[in-house]
Amino acid sequence: MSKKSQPKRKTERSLKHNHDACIQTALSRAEVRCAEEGERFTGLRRQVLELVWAEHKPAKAYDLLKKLSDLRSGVAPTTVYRTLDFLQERGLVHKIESLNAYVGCSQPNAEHSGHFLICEACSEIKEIENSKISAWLESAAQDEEFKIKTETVELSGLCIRCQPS
Amino acid sequence: MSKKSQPKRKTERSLKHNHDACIQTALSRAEVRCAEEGERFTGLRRQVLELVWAEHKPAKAYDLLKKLSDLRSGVAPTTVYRTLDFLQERGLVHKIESLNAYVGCSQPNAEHSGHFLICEACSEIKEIENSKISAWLESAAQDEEFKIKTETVELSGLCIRCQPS
DNA sequence: GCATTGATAGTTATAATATACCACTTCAAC
DNA sequence: GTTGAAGTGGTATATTATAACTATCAATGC
Repeated sequence: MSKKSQPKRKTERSLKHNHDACIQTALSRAEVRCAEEGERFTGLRRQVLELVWAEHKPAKAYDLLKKLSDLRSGVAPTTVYRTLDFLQERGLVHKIESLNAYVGCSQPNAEHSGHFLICEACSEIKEIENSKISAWLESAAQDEEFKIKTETVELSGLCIRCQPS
Repeated sequence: MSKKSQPKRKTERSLKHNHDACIQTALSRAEVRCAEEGERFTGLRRQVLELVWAEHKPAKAYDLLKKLSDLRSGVAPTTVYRTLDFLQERGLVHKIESLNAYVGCSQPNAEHSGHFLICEACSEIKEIENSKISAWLESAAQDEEFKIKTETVELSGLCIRCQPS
């Protein structure tokens, strides 16, 4: 599809960005991350990550299982959870605790916990990269002399597109 | 137990405060909250809340079920979940999403979401009453024009007593 | 009092989420 | 090619949560 043939005004699709590119970027980054850590980015791991990234919405383990079953044989819950655990440990996906679901991470990094905005209306999840948040939480924890290891920050509500005007 | 008979130096027990009083306060507040809202604080609801408050540690639904079964008959998962839902809606307990467990709330109030410090070593949970946290998170969400409805903030790590010296 | 009615609680069944455990396969280092 | 560790397959089961229906209770109006 040439650029010329595209209308100037933004369609809903173009507002939503080029998601194929989004997935490809995530897969490339995952490859790099795994290589860095001397881990193998196998076919199974690639397929699961690709399914998680299919949308910017939380993916449930058993839904991934169903989709994965269409791609290969011998898929059991274990397969999915084991692979999700692997991806989580490398910071390639995050678990959304309040939904028991998983989303891809675009800043793969084993260290960070991730902070999320979750739209209750359209289910879209946005990971916010606000370095101040961790600093704020650290300072609040410091008041109690508490040493944070992992942060679960999940803010549910309405994204800009789903707010009544 | 008279004050005179107590040793001056703090024992582990006294460091941990008078937990019976803690529970009684919670139950009284619950009574008031329910009265305010025209809800009945029934025997079942009192028993469940009391069990949740037994420790400052997360209570799992099925553990509550077992304990509740010792107190009354006809207890099924539904019984526990329905009652926890009731208590949650009135802000009397909070669910800890990252643990699938429940803790009592000492500031009963249907509106607030609660922010928690969770010790990975001793399991104790502390709800932090830091009004700045919500303000911070609101401001971070505002950057994305996101309207927060509920906040899940669960900080896992080590409490002061469990940190290596 | 007592009938009505909505809230509360009991009962049974099942859905959804997650882990344990063992066997077989693959891959890479030697 | 052997070997050992990592990865995957396969079966079973544990844990967490909800659905749907029935029975009971308790407040209200009559």
